[in-house]
Amino acid sequence: MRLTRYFLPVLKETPAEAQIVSHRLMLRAGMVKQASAGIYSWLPLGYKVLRRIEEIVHEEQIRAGHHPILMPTLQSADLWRESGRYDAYGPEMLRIKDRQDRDLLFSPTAEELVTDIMGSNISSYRDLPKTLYQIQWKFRDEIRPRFGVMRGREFLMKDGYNFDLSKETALHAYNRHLVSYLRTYERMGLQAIPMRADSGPIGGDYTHEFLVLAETGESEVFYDSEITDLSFGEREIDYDSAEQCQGVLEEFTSRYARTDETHDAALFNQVPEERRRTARGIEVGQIFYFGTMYSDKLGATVTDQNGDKVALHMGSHGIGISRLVGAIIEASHDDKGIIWPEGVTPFQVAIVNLKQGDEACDGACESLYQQLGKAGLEVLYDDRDERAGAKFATMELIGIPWRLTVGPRGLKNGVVEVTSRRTGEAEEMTPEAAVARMVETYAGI
RNA sequence: CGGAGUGUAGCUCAGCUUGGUAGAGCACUGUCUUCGGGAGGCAGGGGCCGCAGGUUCAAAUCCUGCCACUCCGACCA
Repeated sequence: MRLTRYFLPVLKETPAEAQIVSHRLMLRAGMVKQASAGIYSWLPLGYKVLRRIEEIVHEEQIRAGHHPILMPTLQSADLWRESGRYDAYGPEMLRIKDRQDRDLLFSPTAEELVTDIMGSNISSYRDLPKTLYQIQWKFRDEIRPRFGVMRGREFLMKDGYNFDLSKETALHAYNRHLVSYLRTYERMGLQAIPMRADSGPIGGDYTHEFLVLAETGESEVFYDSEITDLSFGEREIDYDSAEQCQGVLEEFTSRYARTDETHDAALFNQVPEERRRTARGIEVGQIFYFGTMYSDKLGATVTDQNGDKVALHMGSHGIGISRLVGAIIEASHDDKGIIWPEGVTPFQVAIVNLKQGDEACDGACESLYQQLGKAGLEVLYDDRDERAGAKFATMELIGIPWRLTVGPRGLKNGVVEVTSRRTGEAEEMTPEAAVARMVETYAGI
């Protein structure tokens, strides 16, 4: 993308309404524009990151054997009355009437609808297990939206639902989700720690929240520092293997890690003192097993091996997609701007032409732009007639991980500069070597 | 919902106390110089001063009501 043709409304000054760094940077980098309290328009750069995160989540869900679907944002109140949540949910649920005076609601989550879909379409234990998920906009009329996309009223969430014959297999689904989430977050360059959580209005006994440590996190967290040494890494896992999933769950949840909701001081004090940590965290996902709570109420059953009708065992699992954009920035920025992890960056490489209009510089940039594009990389080419400082500042603000700097001085020696956004280190090499370096850097991401 | 604030140019803000026909910096347009880390000069464009009432010869400024947004608290992916 040539910057002169792109829509990138960056701001030099910090908008007054933004309190936390991710919100400020998202506004300054022209990623979002607030439409009203807790509701945002996603501009090209922000939308690109959002889609990239979505893509990773889809890939990892499908890898784990889950099936993507798309349910409506507006749902009839009827199913919610059956489950009892139409009254239980409170004013956080946005209720709407259509022209026939029928009660509708803007879905804050979708247990009812997905249970209805599954329950009315399967009848035998042979149809199980199944896991459906969607990535869809949700609305929760928060009392106080804040922190930009981190606590919006409208937000994009991946919500998944597993349907199993027994508690035992449903717990395998629970574990499988935990494993798949670990992998998902790592691909985004995040360390998200599973912590024992409170089940809240969805209910159920088994639940973990995934938290990214960050100073601006809304939850206070307590953990054994050993947990931060764990990483899922490149390991191969068979998602169908109950043993393997269980093993990973045990590895990642055996050390103390809880939010303030479930914190147990006595238990925490059994952790050796030098490993006890208190910090703040951003919740970026949560998994639940809640048994037959919804299937009982909505009559979602199958016939088992013995010919008996049994209610489906269920769990639900969420990843806050739009929140992740903010969380990643909270976890990865400096005083100049955002530093995108390579896995989610909107553009993989920036080209800065130091002397726009100079034949040699323009030609070299053009050639780099073409070659990188052919290699499948997304490039943002700063072809503005601007001063070098302004170009560097823009690319640093919007966080492109790698910058190729092309100027007359370097070209005289046949080299361009390759600069890492993260370390600031620059290396001179030929344009050909720079292309090869970028291709190599992104291979496998 | 309780408490505290703020609405003036695209952005950051001054002006309001003590009413007199709207300001700065950045951004934008034209032009000249400059050009390897957010340059400078000259010339320009841009405002129902959140909305509606009221007081007054006169309201951004005073009064009343409303709306929007932000912050602190309870709530949440």
